[in-house]
Amino acid sequence: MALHYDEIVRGSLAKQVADLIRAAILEGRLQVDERLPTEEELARRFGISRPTVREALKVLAAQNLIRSRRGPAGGTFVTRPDLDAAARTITDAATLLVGMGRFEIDEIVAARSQTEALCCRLAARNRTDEDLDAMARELSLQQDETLNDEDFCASDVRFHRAVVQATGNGPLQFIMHAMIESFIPITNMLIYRHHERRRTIGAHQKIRAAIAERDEDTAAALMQHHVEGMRAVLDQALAHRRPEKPGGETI
Amino acid sequence: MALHYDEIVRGSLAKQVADLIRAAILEGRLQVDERLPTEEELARRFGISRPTVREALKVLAAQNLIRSRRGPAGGTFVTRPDLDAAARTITDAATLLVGMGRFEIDEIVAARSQTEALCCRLAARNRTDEDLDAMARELSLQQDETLNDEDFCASDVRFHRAVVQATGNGPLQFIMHAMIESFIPITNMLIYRHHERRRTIGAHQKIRAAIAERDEDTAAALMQHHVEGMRAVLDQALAHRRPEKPGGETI
DNA sequence: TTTTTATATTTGTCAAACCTTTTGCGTTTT
DNA sequence: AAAACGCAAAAGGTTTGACAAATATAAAAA
Repeated sequence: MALHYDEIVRGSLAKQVADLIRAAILEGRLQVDERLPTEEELARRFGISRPTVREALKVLAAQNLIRSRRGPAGGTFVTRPDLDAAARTITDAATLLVGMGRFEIDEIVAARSQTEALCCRLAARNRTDEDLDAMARELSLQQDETLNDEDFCASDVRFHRAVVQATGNGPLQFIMHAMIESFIPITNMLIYRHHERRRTIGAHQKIRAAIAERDEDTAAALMQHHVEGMRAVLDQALAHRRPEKPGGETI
Repeated sequence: MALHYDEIVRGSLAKQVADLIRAAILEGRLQVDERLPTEEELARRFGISRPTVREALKVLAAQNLIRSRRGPAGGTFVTRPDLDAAARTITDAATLLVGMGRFEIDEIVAARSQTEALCCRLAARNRTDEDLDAMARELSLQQDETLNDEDFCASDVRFHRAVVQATGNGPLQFIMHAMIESFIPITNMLIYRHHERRRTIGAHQKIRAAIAERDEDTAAALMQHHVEGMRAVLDQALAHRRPEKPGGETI
């Protein structure tokens, strides 16, 4: 008997259908905002049942490729690729890896210090006044002594994002945002040391000043030093942290 | 009447359940390789039906958080965060954005030239002999005149990946792989100009030599020049390309 | 002891219905 | 005539119950 290896199914029906539709979207055979057939219609055309179609659509929706609305004018539509949504996707992926300890602290610090120094250079070249304002806003926020730790950390992240934003480079922003945000869980470990705030604010101020002066070298060096200064504090924080085993009720 | 805004449901049941389980995984309440209850059991506990549970699980499976197997020892398991899988996820997201023209060519070239130059510096510092061998393998492959365009392009990508690999920095590799791979569709546009091959190979050889000599500055400068050399060719290629409107049968 | 066969378990798929939300139209009211 | 109201149709969201397929484990046969 002749074996038809082509017919060997690759994964479940839902996965196959999802792959088909995804390919259609990626190759442009389905235009942005175009409406797909109804779920019932898709089920008919693919020769599968509606629940299976829905599983496939859920997969694509999870990848931000489609969105669904109810109602007569509803249906399933191809989603325009959204920068924020994509950034969130890769941030989640990176956060997961970081959270599960797939990276060493040293690696993370090195990657951040190098890439953020690079961003400082580009920011010094391409910054606008709006970018400087955005940094200044976070700085004034951080100087508020009554700010709780969580908000301070959030503002810290926004400051670093503002520097990246000032590069004016979309692809770089895309990648750096994931880099910065995925390391929040790590940096959260050190915001509880109060005296670090002053040092952080001081570093931020100097960095902003250098970017304002369009002084690439200084800005890059400051950022590198600032980020690498985290390393020692992080090591210390890690040493003190108990490897807690949460025993709360699970699913 | 007191309004309970908290009770406003956020999305479908399937989404809520997916979010719950995702949170449980991310917070470590579900350990890696731990087995979730059966779909039937989950349906019972959440008070929803099995197809709905399955939709939720499909979403998580699409995010590489869980995997499922049939059979007595089967079930749904928490997946260990996989570097490759995560890299593929963010590569797909980036490729989508690039393919849909959300970034300018100039931005892409600038981002690549800057970040890859940075990688060259780190590669010059941290490379191993194995890294050099990996680059050499691709170089000898590229020198084969009979190599078709597709394979040449693939080898080109692998060379750049090898440089990133040589940095020895996991987070950086993670991010740069997405950067490099998502621009394949773009670089594909220029591999059809045959005389570019020699220039590309020459640049690659010099970059590898500089990394071998641990000469940071030269390696970085070479890479920057190499990548920026793409810009002119890309502009030309873009001008020649017709904005095709594929009218093939769709779903 | 090895191979085969049963069997139980769990995911994968299906079918048919009902529920919920949204839209659009027609009617009523102002 | 315009605005408000209500109803019906359309589409995704959910449920129920069943069957199919895969697969590990145990039992049976060679």
